[in-house]
Amino acid sequence: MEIELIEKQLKAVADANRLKILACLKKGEVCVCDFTDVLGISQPAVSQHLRKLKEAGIITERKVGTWKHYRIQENQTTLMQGVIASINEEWTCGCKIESECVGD
Amino acid sequence: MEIELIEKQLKAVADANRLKILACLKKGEVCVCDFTDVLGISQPAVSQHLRKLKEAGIITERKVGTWKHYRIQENQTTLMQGVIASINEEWTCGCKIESECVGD
DNA sequence: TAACTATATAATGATATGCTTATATTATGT
DNA sequence: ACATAATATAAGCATATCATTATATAGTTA
Repeated sequence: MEIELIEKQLKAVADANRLKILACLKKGEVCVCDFTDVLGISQPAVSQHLRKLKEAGIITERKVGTWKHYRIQENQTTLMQGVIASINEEWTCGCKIESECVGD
Repeated sequence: MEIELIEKQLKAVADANRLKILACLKKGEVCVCDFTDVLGISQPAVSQHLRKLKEAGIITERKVGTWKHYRIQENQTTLMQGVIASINEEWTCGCKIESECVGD
């Protein structure tokens, strides 16, 4: 595995808000608007975090009308599988889940 | 596991130079001076990287006369075990090993 | 003690990160 | 077409990160 990809993925997850986002996504699909309440940051800030996770290949998006539902990418790298396994679902602060995670 | 600790450990490893340091340390103990050649950065820069890894509980040091030998901490968190497993030993660029890794 | 070596710390500067507010884009409903 | 809603992008700012050079600390040796 390339050091550049590993570095990119690790940088993507090395942030408390993004770890909380992933904690939510472990439960299923979540739309952007649900994260703003949970994290206590603005909508653009959430959008930027999601982009960083998406560009690292950790999450994917799905369009549902005006909404976008994000979920954890299936076929994850071994590295990210390990990181995701270490994420505690209690960090979600009870974020609302839109639909069950397809990947699990 | 606490989100603060996970974040701290992930930040510590989310850097190409520190991943290369860990790649060296997978082989055994290495002293500070050996890293400066491999990484192509100054001695203080190496020292600061090692401190960050040490403060995250990922590596430990051992004094050998004027030298300090660093090695990967035994009894690692599951998270860091996974990260270290993903590190390719070829990233070391042939750094000199001072002694065999005790932990392995 | 003085000189030398290995490492750590301090100060500084350039770039990256993460937030904000403002604006653009895209889809829905009337 | 127009208003509304959800999300993305742009611009700006405060702070963090990672490098540098200069200096401090600690061990070794003459």
